[in-house]
Amino acid sequence: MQLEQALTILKDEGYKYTEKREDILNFFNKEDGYRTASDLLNYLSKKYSGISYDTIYRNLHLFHDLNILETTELGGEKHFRLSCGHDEHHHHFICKSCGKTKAIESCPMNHIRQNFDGYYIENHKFEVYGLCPSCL
Amino acid sequence: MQLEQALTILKDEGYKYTEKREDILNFFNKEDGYRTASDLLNYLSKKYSGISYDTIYRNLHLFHDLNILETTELGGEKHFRLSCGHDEHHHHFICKSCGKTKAIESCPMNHIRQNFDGYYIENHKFEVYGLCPSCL
DNA sequence: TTACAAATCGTAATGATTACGATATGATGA
DNA sequence: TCATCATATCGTAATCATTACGATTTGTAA
Repeated sequence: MQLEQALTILKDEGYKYTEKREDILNFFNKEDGYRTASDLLNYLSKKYSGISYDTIYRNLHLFHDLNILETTELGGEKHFRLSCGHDEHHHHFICKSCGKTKAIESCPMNHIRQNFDGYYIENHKFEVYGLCPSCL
Repeated sequence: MQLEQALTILKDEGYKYTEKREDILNFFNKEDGYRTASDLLNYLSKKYSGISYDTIYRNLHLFHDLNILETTELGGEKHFRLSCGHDEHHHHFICKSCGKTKAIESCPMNHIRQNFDGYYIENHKFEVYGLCPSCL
């Protein structure tokens, strides 16, 4: 996802443009992988010494609600990354060292032979973990 | 997994037999689904009024290390269930309401067309979430 | 420029988990 | 059976991520 695109979404939805929000988006754009709230806090603290948890978490949740950020849970901590912007549903390989991802195009739900008659299927999670070439 | 089998593992590995440990195993046997540490704490508190967090978490981790319990992370909280005892690698449907599971025999790793040359693949997670027939 | 809703700050509360010294208790051998 | 000792448990505090909220600041639109 492009940064302009994200800022346009914010504007269109009636949210204010703030420098912090731009910095948050720049952070995720630069980092290009899954990052935690405290990663973001550390980054923003350099520029804004007294930044509040409220600002961090409120904006992370907002960006997630607006589909600007994707989220997953790794090791008990929520992680965020810029939405891939793929139109098609997909999954990710995630590097345990640097958090960077690689898209997996095929979805396991297409290969399930199990019978789920009588069940309501809401969603699913498929993630592959390991080390990317640069971290190896 | 049978309870006797679990108690045998404990004994063989040189751990002590205690009533609390038996109660913990009975709890997971009875519940038959993913449960949290606080579910277990609530259960054990009925019988042991002053039970310690230390006891809960130490035993959950021990049982997990001994492959007596399987674990997954749901909604930011670790959940535990008795190991299925399936010899074959498999995955689970998990009911969001009652925590009960249904095995999924096929593994998505067998259907991936992606090229992971240069990557080290360590593990993966595939879980399907929804509601089971009794909870619908 | 003003007014107001939205955004942020500062800080405390919450909830899950971990930590640890003190005490109690299974298991083993005499 | 009893003594011993390592293991298990207790009681409680600390830690870490996250949420909450009243007070203050700041974009934005009129």
